[in-house]
Amino acid sequence: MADPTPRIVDLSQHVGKTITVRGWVTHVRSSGKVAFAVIRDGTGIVQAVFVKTQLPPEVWERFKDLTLETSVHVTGEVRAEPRAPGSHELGVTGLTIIGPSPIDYPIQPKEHGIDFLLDNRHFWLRSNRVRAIFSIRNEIEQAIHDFFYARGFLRIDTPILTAAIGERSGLFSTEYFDEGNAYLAQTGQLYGEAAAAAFGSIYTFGPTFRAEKSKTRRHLTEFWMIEPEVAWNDSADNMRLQEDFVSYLVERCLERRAAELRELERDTAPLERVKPPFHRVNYTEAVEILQKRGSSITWGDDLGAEDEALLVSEYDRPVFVMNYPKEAKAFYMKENPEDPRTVLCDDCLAPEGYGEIIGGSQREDDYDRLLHRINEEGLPVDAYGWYLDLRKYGTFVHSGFGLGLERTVAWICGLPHIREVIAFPRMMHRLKP
RNA sequence: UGGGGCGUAGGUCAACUGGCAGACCGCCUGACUGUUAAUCAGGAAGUUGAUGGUUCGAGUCCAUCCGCCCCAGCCA
Repeated sequence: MADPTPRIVDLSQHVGKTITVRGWVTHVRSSGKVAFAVIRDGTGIVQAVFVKTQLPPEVWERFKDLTLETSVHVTGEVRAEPRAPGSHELGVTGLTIIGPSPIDYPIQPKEHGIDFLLDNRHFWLRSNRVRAIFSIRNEIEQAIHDFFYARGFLRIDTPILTAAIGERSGLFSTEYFDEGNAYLAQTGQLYGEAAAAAFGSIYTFGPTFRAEKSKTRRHLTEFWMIEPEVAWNDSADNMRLQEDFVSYLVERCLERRAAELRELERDTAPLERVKPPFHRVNYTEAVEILQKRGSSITWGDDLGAEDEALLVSEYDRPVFVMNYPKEAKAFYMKENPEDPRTVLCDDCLAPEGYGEIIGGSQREDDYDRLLHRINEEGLPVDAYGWYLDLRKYGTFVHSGFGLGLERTVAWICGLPHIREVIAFPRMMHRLKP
């Protein structure tokens, strides 16, 4: 016997053989002298069949100790069985209880409220639905690495502990020896720019932190962001990279995670339309469109959630909103030579109301203009000395963007809230488990 | 941080203008040789989020506090 303990997903290769499955009990049903236990091992489920007349009495007796989530080794003959969940079953000949599970295991195959499920997230992870979500998240993460690797990008890991630098909004801080406060990174971008000057094309993939008191379906205080930065790319090149990138991630899930998308009851028709080119609309045009459709937005305002949904509903695939007013965006974005009130940037809005999944821009590469913008924003110039130096010693046109991993996964999975696509979500009111 | 909503058994929820604390699921006991969220019979299970008030009487009305959900803002 080459593999006496195969994974459940591989059982079709072991039909007729006696093997041992190692896993957890997800369901028990008894019918007098025949009893059924469904076993999960993380790769699939299999039904174990206990027949009283064909078992030693002590094995039969042990069946009634199988509570929900008991961990077991079950030995038996593999049979193809269309009636069984998982389409295979095990004619049990042996049972070893590895870890008993008290009867008060909290999660039932029934409906629960979100607060209860999040309190029990360490158990909730064991459900089918969660497994499907994380298979898709994993596919997307792998696709991200494959996409950039194939294009010769270097992955670099930027610091999580930083001096105050980056975005304006809320920072988590902690004491840092004699250096005063350290802050959890909100972005790796500025470091990515330094790396782009060294390596050409780079991307970062790491956790980022925002101490904003936002309580919406689209915000976490800790989330994962992918930030490419490319030397010699202007804003137009940047958007072409974004649409190729996003389209590739969607395509990979459609190709390789169809079963999981089905498990989540995701309508894949809108995903199949996600192909380059994405629609492009200038901020100024967007404001005019929105005003015609009844929005109260005026030039200079950022787009609200309602405005985004209204705008995206016009199109059948993601939309780039380009060149926002300077005041609405970060200091490092390059002024638009065609309209100096605006900067060369883009937000990529996902369809179906999922909103902004990418924010990107061409960076200001002129030393004096960048210094002027830092002062205008009232930022501490000395903290940005090294960043300014990138413009002083061999400045270069460059662009990049940040893709929010959880927003992207939630969109592709078709889930209403991003808290479901990260294993242990961190939100304003949740630090445990 | 604003606006709205909610808090009752382990879970999901009922309980009319204030009048005996309920159902289903789960759990326990028993029956059943092919169950699919098995079925059938029986049983245990409650400081109604907390404190105070009004009342003959409060899950229900009032005040304060605590917790959560949704929407908005900020953003990815």
